[in-house]
Amino acid sequence: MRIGELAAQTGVSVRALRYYEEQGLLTAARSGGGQRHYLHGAVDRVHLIQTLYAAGLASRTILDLLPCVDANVNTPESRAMLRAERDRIDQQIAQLRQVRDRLDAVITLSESPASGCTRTEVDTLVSATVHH
Amino acid sequence: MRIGELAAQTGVSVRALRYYEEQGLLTAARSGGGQRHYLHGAVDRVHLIQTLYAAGLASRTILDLLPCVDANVNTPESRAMLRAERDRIDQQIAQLRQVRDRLDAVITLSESPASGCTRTEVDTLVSATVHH
DNA sequence: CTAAAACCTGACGCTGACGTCAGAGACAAG
DNA sequence: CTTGTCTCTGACGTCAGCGTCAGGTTTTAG
Repeated sequence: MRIGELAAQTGVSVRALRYYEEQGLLTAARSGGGQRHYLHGAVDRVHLIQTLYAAGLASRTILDLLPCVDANVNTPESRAMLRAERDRIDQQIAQLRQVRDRLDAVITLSESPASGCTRTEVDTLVSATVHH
Repeated sequence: MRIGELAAQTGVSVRALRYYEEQGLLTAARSGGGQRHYLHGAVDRVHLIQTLYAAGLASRTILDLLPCVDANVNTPESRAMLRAERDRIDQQIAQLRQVRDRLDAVITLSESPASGCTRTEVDTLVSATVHH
């Protein structure tokens, strides 16, 4: 499978795939002329990388995590890193929930059938900002 | 309250505060000499902005949302935007949970007292990648 | 009144994850 | 063998959210 087809099957750009390789996240065999050839499993690999990127992880972090996920690396350091990353994500989730709940409150107010959206009610909401 | 004190009280840099103003997220009165002066409520305002930034919202999105949150804007369009943004955040939370659960699984495996971390078990995990 | 501290407006720098263009080689089809 | 499509390696462009430096003004402390 060459790079164009992998791009088509995963939905990411050719440029992105080359970038992943440059970052050490994805490897490819080369044909005589220097063209990249991927195994079928590369599709899942790319999806995994995309999922991690979507969760806000940086290339470097993904590079550190991948060996633990698929190469069976299991040292005290790797375990610590995994836990640290998980905790970071937990915090991020908490942050997002906070914002979502604020938005929900505003939505509920703005949809209240009485349209009873008084200044006071809104001010209360606004000053209810939770400080980290 | 001048910009330095606001920065100190909120923990964000002076540069960031000027940037928020440039983006239309924060307004300030000006003294004769052109210096910014903030009301006490600006502290909460900045915290709100920071919370929204931390949730991954872009300046433009925040600029669109703020009037709905504090200026009592309530049109069909504004409600739709609020719901859209909330749904986007819900999806982001789901994404993050997915990644966290994957990490948790790897952590659990690597910590299993039997250290029974065989190739087969790991491969199973890897191929369990969930596609968007 | 003066010196120090804080503030002002540009404007360029930085980082990450690619987009995009240039110029040249690789490869399947006819 | 040629044409068209795909791919290759640089290398520069982009965008957001600031950091940082320059050169000048305002405010405050003494």
